[in-house]
Amino acid sequence: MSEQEAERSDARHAGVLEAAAVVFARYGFRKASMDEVARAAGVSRQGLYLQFANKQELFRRALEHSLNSQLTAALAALSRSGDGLEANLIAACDAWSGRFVGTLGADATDLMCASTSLAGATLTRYESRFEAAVAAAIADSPLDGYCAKAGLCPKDLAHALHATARGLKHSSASREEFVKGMTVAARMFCAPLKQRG
Amino acid sequence: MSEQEAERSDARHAGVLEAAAVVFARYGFRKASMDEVARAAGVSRQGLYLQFANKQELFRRALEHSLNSQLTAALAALSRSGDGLEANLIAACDAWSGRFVGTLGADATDLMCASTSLAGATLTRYESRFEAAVAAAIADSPLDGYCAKAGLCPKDLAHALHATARGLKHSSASREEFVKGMTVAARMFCAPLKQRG
DNA sequence: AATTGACAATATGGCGCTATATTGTCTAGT
DNA sequence: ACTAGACAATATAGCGCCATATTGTCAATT
Repeated sequence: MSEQEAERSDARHAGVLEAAAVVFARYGFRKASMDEVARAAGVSRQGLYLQFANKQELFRRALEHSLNSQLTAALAALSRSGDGLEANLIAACDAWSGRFVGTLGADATDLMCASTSLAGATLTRYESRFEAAVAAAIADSPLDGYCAKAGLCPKDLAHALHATARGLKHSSASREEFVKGMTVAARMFCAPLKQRG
Repeated sequence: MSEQEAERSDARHAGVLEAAAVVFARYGFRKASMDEVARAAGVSRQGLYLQFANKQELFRRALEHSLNSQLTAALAALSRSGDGLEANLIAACDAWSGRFVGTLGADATDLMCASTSLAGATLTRYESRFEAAVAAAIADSPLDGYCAKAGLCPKDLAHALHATARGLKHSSASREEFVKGMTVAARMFCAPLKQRG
């Protein structure tokens, strides 16, 4: 199936995939039952098997749908003109990493394990895409000039910012806390833009 | 036992505690046997019980010794004059978070669980001390002026930098990669210092 | 297209049991 | 002050077994 077909198919199953994502996020892969997902999605359990071959397939699709949604939102945030780079970076990191902050249960390790084992390549591919988009946004901004002067490339900045988002995701208890931390990092990263003005 | 007595006692048992730390880091708390620790430390298994009441006590002491050592090294790096704030921040984060990057085995979750369960208070106390020290170093530097102008306080910067170190610790495969990432973050955080000159 | 009820195949968790490994504590020795 | 050897108490890993839960598939139905 082509990527476009997959996107159309995802659009059809969007509601189910989003419901599945929250159930998987809360219970992990193993402890989340198809019955739970079906109830959360408002369909019958057999309805799931009409749309997805099996549980692993459903998980893969739900994960990819969520990643796609997060990446799309991050891209939109980055291409927003008028708010400035700093605000865009904060919004992008929030869209990418902040969605499930605080909602992860005790089975977070099971989730990570299942994700890397069932869709590890997809996961790293989306992460690369996110960092590349952030790098492109930085390269398109006046900050690019400072990068070169400091002996860095936009990709380095994107990687560091992504690491900050990762760290905050693990240490923050709430999404507000996460955004607050990202704001500090983004503001410092964008500091060179405000000093010459 | 007073804190000074504890430090003197730690100095006496330093070799054993350091050996224990690497064994625990590699095998986790449960899978690391007293026999393994004894062999690594070059003492008999019974020698351990002469110095420490039980396995939990040994683990707590090894953890606290490691934390104390990392914090001490970080403080030394921060108070180093002549290299500049940026280099000091990198060295401090490396001393604090970088020591065990790449050496963690598959039982890292067991380690974290045991650490928080057996010495959670100590752990967070040392983390707070690290962030406070970083914040103090920033407050003592010209960067403090920019903080105020940007509506931030040094503690915010320290927290964000710590988050970056956390994230890099999890995503970096080697210590070099970790230091490289920290270098980018520290350079951007210290950018305001270099623009006005 | 989706739901329902039913179904076999399979996965999972609990329980008792055994074998082994490890802990924690002796005593004796250097 | 530490080691060596031995020891009971305890923890852990494995196994088979059973009860249960869940998966994946079916025919019948709306």
